[in-house]
Amino acid sequence: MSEKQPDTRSAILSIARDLMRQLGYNAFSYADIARKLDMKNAAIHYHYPAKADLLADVIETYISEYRQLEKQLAGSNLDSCQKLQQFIGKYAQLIGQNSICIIGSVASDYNTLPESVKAKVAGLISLVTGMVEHTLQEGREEGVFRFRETPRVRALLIMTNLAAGVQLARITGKADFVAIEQAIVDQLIQ
Amino acid sequence: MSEKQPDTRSAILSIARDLMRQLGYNAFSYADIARKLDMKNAAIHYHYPAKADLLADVIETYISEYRQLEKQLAGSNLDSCQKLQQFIGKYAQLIGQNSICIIGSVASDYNTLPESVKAKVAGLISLVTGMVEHTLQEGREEGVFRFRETPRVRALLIMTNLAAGVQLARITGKADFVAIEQAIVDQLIQ
DNA sequence: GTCTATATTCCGATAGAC
DNA sequence: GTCTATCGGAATATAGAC
Repeated sequence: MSEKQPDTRSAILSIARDLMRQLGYNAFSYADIARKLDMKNAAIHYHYPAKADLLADVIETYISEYRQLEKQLAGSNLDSCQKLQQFIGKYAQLIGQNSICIIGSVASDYNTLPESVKAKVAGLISLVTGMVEHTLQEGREEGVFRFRETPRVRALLIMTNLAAGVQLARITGKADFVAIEQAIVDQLIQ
Repeated sequence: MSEKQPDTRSAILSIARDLMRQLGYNAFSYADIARKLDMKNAAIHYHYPAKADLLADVIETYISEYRQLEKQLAGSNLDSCQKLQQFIGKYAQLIGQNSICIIGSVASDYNTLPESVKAKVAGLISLVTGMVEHTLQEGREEGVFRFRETPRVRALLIMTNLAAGVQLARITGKADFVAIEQAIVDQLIQ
């Protein structure tokens, strides 16, 4: 909670989060992090002994943040459509950062992730899917959303639109992602 | 064209295609390929001097195959819905192979790909998107498909459902992908 | 408690043998 | 034309200095 600069461990974690979304688990190294913090790569190992430990903390942090977002949205007086748009907005932010979402990153690299973190990854995906599913169900009950699938399947459709949408956007451009965003909401409120 | 076994270069290419979809560009090595062919990793370099050359051939081969599929479907008497289902079926095959699709693989790793192949990747994505777009447009004109978006945007929605669908399926299970498949077609023929 | 010097393994790639 | 011996460097990780 220092005001001057975050402690080393949080600084490492923050950079690792960015690198996970920009490059993926296998493509970044401790040296990349060390360079940005002007320290030796071996020094990272004091804070995170193995790369698997660092990945575990990245995933756990995302889980915490999504739980927090869930609470925040539940305590707000936003309607379901606004809640969904908050969620979509988090994806839109990624476009300008040359990043994909954490879920798409770990899902693509899943076969190469340390066994010790695979369960956490599954937990993150389950959490986020549940959030979207719940918002869809709520919106349907409120009468603001209309859709024919189960809330869970519709949640999967939307999450895959967003996850692969940001992946493609790095190649084909931002306009494609904006069109996807728009279509997701339009389909629901038709 | 040998009947006994494919030549070394094609064998390398075939394994590289699988590894690209199972592990991604950064996570497989020449040693992985050499091991499966019982040769030294350095021998791969005779056939593909640099890893970028191997990736380029993988992408070009996919482009050729998709062009061929395009011709084959155009020359068939399948209706648009059957054509789309052929396309979706190619994704469904991946599920049992612990693989994601080539587009999702290269899109996720895009920032780390050799500059020399990025344009080819963009070409592949443009080709496949165009195929789906064309099938959707045709189906709408035939009256078998109904949708409100432009064919291009609808193609993006479907491609992102499929690409991220296979990514998630490795973690959450095949049932989720089957539900996505079903929903894609159901939405179009409603 | 924090970081540096160093070890070890593996990577992609080259030069040269056959 | 095809493959092997080998290199230079980068990766993760350990042991020990401060």
